[in-house]
Amino acid sequence: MLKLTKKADYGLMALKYLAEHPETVALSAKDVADAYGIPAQLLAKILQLMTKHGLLRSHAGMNGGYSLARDARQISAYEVILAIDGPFFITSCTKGTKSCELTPSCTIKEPLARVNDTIAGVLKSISIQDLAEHEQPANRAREGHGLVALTL
Amino acid sequence: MLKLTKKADYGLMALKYLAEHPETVALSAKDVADAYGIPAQLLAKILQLMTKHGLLRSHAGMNGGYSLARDARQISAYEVILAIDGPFFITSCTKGTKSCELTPSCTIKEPLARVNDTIAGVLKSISIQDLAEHEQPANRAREGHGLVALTL
DNA sequence: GAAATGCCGACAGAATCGGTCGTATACTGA
DNA sequence: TCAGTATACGACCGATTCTGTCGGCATTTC
Ligand code: FES
Ligand code: FES
Repeated sequence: MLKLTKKADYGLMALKYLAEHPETVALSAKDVADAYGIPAQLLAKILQLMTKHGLLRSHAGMNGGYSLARDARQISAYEVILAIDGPFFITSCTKGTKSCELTPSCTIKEPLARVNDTIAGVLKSISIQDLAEHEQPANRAREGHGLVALTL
Repeated sequence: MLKLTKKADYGLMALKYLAEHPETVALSAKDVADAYGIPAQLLAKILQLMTKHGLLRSHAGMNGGYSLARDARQISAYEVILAIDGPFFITSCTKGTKSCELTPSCTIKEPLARVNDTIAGVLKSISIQDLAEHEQPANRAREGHGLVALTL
């Protein structure tokens, strides 16, 4: 539990790969799939999803493929996960669309919602760029969002 | 994705319920199940799991049931989730027991492991007591673990 | 000894996930 | 224009996981 789906993982890997190859105009789904050894057709669908959510730009035809729609610094892991797996809540009851049948009795939900927000905040603070440069992250403190406050 | 299983939710609810009724010596699984309208047999198994992990004390026989093994303040949400759903990793590849087949190619895992730790830290900082007292959590800062550092 | 309770394993139904296939569509370049 | 390469999209299926149920047994109280 509390783990990324493989699809989200693939999606992040693909974006990271694109971020690492800024010189190329576009990379096809197959290129990326081959690079990591993941199912090409599955990755294709994932890339399409991200395209639909505005994270990627696609281009059909020969020498077509995908490219980042924005700077790698401006795409957060949160957005990727959101695009691929949809909205997520740590509470099992979705609360947004259709609340759980035992919503009135369960008072667990509310405090956990705050945990949920914290996690979302962490994920939002991570950009594709951060993933691409996997050098030693010892003393990085740029942009000030390296610290997440959790006032429970 | 990234959501608690219903079982973990139930488990937290049950512990919270026990924490709210410190006067009673023990509450049966059925008592708690009825209080929240959750399947009694399922909850029973969950309580047993938590007992096995040392979070609860059980007592068979008439007027038996469960009671907290420790003070509500000393039981973290992390422990509960761990006891019920087992160890969790945000990366889809478990990495501990049997690493994913594409471990060498995937460099996503390592940065995400740090996110994983952060989330675990947040969960560890939340006690059953915190859940039980769902008053306005405006100005609580006790014990100094209300702040989680995330140095990505 | 009977009733209430916890303990444990097996199992079935449902939902979700991972992955494949087929087909339609769009673009490129010769 | 036409062939080739690539995305777009929906249907589908097998595997896994999750949720919940059942049955039998052990333990304690009355
Ligand atoms: S389980 Fe649905 S409100 Fe908590
Ligand atoms: S998917 Fe297994 S190592 Fe990243």
